[in-house]
Amino acid sequence: MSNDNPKADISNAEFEVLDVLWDDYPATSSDIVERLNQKKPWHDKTVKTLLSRLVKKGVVDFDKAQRQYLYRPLIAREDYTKKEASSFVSRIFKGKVAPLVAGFANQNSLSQQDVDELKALIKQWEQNND
Amino acid sequence: MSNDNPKADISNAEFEVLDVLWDDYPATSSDIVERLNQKKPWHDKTVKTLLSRLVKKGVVDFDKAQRQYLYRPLIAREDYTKKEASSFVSRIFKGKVAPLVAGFANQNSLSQQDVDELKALIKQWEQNND
DNA sequence: CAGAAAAGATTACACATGTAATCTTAAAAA
DNA sequence: TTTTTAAGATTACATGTGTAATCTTTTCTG
Repeated sequence: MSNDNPKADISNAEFEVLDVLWDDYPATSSDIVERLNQKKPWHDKTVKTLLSRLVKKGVVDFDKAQRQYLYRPLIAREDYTKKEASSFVSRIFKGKVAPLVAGFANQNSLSQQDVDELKALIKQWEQNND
Repeated sequence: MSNDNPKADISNAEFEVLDVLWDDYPATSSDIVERLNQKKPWHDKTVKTLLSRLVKKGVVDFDKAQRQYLYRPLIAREDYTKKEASSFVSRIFKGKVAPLVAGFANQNSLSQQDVDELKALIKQWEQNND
């Protein structure tokens, strides 16, 4: 049973760790703890546990450098977030993305920048699908 | 400690139950089991457990009708999905909705209809924010 | 009326998750 | 070299979750 295919289901806390690892890697656990602590006051032991779980799940790996480990993600952020988004939208909005965006609009959570980006995406889409 | 404010954190399985309840309510547990079984082969006892948990969490309530209960949601689907979407997008995309949509586009998961709906949303948004 | 059936309540139980504390071991410091 | 540290490994432990089975109670059914 190799680790070729990440057997994920990354928990929320695990995702936070992965998230800062994606920001810059390879990184030691201390690096990661430090970055996380900009935002959340997580105990160093907690972060280590989460790193180990990510390793066991096959989404993070490491190389030994003396006594520390240098961690790195085995999956790309883009790939992961794309899949999560798809499955979220399937679950909650029966796969349609527009209702999700509608909720944002309705909640005044859309900025001019968001709208500009959406327009650019649409223009691009239309060029590819005329 | 009243049940005024739903103390949610609705699990995935619980959400499935709530989802079919939203489709049509009030509904008995048998109604719900039947509707769920269109899609997933859940044991009737399982569904009852999930209903009880939803009641305990304050997101579903019921009225007694003879020996059965008539369940109904205490929160609106729109409200719930809006909040879930916000928190999902915050967690995964740092709050920006466009990258989520970009992932869909990039994955060829956008239909003409989605695009039409997005365009309508944008037009609407622009009318409100000129 | 007695027994069966069915609704809901209670109990079960393994695995996941958040959140560490303790144990081991190796490297750094004195 | 002995001692202290600090990294990672192992263990812990309460609560949540998926997935029911069993218990209680109340209505039908015969």
